Amino acid sequence: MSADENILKLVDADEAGGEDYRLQDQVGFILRRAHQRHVSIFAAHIADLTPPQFAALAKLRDVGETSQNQLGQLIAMDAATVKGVIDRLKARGFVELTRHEVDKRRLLVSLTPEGREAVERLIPLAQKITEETLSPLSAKEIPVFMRLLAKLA
Amino acid sequence: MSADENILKLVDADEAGGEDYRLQDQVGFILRRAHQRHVSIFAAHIADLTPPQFAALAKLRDVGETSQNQLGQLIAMDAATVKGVIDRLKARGFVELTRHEVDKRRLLVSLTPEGREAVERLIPLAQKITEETLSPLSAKEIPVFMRLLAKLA
DNA sequence: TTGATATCATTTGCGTACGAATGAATTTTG
DNA sequence: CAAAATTCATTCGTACGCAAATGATATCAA
Repeated sequence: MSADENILKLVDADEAGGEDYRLQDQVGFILRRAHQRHVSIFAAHIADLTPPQFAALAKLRDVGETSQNQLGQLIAMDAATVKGVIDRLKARGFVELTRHEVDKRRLLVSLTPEGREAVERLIPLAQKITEETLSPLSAKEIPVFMRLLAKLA
Repeated sequence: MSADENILKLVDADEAGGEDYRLQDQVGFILRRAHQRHVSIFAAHIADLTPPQFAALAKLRDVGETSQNQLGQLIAMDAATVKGVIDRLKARGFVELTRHEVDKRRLLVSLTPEGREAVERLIPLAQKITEETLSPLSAKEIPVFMRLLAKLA
């Protein structure tokens, strides 16, 4: 390397103690990559549904009919995002929407028989997805990681 | 609860051993929420730049001029995503683009003086963001978590 | 009861994120 | 060398994710 290149490299990043920030070591960056990896594993097992769509179906299976808003809180999605997800599930015939009789603001969401059949069928695959996502960790590490991750979320 | 409601609840989710899948306990779901929380903390500290945009600037500071493609690999973004991010940084005057002299397919990205100034100024805030994101964990838990998260990503 | 507030849903706009298709330029290989 | 394969960048289409604005309905309070 020439002296000039050396100078350039110094100017690049090593100015006055700035070199102690490494992007690859920041939680946010790694969290984003871990999430990307999970989504990719998910898609490999369940091609015709996204993780948020599956989350909506799985939660509806747990709680039964709820308002769109309420469902959003249960699966950590804001109102605008939930609407899109539910619209697409409705278009596929997995959920149906009805107005709340008393409170006419509320839009009730519930599983159709097809929707219920789909979740039940997909749950075993979802378990595989969880397993594969955690597979870089040993059996002992998994509960430790899950506990700390839950604290963070 | 009436007997009828009881029956409905059974039909809802507890049919034939299906009750052992809890969405809120799945890595993917918690990973998504942890990521959401981080993005929100980021936005509270750095309002005028997104995490991906900052990642691009921080990486350019590390490696100097690179091709758009190469940069994408370094910050874990596919070509289509990187293009959008770089376009917006260019519109803000933080990066500039030039064609590679020899290999005319490549588009070289580099920081402008304004871009460099911005990263240097933001790095201390980024460190605060990392700190705040990890704040639910104790000092002892942090390295454990980071090690396991890195294995997962 | 009515006027202020709050809640539910929708819409718009912006920014990731990625698969798939396309075209230009380069490299490989027969 | 020339054809085939690869690489880089761009574009299109779809799907989150969220802030902000809007409208309808419901609740609260004076």
